[in-house]
Amino acid sequence: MRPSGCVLLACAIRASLDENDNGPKTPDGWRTPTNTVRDVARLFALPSDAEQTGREHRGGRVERAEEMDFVLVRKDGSPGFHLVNVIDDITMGITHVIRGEDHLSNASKHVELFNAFGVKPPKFAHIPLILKEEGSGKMSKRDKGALIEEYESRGFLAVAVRNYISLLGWNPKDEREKMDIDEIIELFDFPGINKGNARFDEKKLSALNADYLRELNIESFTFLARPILNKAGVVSEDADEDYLQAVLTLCQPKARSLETLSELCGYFFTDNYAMDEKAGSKIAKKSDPKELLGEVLPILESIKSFDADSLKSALETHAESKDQKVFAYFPALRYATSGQAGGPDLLPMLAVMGRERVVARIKQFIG
RNA sequence: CUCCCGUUCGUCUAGCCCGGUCUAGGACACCUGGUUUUCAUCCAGGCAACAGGGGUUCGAAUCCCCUACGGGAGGCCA
Repeated sequence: MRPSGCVLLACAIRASLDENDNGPKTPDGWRTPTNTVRDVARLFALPSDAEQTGREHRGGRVERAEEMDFVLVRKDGSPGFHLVNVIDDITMGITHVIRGEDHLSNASKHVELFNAFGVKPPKFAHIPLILKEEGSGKMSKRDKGALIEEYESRGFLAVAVRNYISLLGWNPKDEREKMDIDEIIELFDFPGINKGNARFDEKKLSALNADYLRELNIESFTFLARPILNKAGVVSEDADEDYLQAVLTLCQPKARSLETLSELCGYFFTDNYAMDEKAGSKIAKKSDPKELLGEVLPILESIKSFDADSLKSALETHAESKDQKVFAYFPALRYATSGQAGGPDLLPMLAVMGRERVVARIKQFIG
């Protein structure tokens, strides 16, 4: 039996938690022993025992006895982290503590406290930390990637974020990477936890996110994309659902993120789209786009049904008559109507835009 | 300053506990080629790592030691 300040303090705190206790208390409600805080805070060092384990990992345990006294209650009477933490755990009946490796060397302190309170310490396990993407040190609140709100506002999918984060410091030991939360929960185990810290990498997160994004059914995709396009000023609040969905059906397979979606498909919604100069000059090198467009404009204006198949056969017929391949007209058509060199399949794209828009844009382009 | 933990491609990692099957595997990124009207899709290929040194051993990424580097905790933050 080794009397200690910790035990004394534990009694004092217990008393202070008891409403019927009328003993002397500090102004802020703490009952204090007559010793100075410093004396009370003194702790004894116990030899380590099995409970002082650091991590349940490959049978490796960290056994470490606390050797230095540490502060329980500050000079101003407020309780320190270690004390608060342990009391909280005891109050909530915590049995297992899984937390970051930054607490590895705190664990022995906490074990001592549990012992002092006469409570069986919980099992401790520690997981590696996530390091900042750039620079040194662990990731903390202010660092890039640390805020869930940031993922939300940038349109990252929750499944992707969860999936990515779960892979930092743990993996299922097979080649599997893409896992939903149920699969992760099923597969998670302590031996799968890595020893070393992991560095956050947004590129990998983005890749996962893009994967999930393309898997979404069009209704979900539209539901998620709408507010983002709204916010970007690309689409108005009352935008037509059918048109929006038709556009997104074409753009989803090309989408890399919701964040960049407005750049990808903005021209579907505004006539004020930017012209990619580089793409323009590249196209102009081969042939005169205005001339080509002049040829097909009447066809587009007069074609009976403005759908992809009809457009295809009409344009093909025309191309043959000019002894050209139909594809010769594609780059100019795309550039005039979207300002870009790439995008969804051209014909379906024109069909979705509709005759009015397409014809107007080509006229505008020809000047 | 003290104590603790870690170190495999640029990054996340498999392999390490139970040495040989590792000319070290996968993924992201990057590069090349193919497909495609285009493209941020898709397919194929490529680049690229066992921190350094010693030891044990027939044999070490794998076991032991040292060094270096990284990370964490403690000196009344949580």
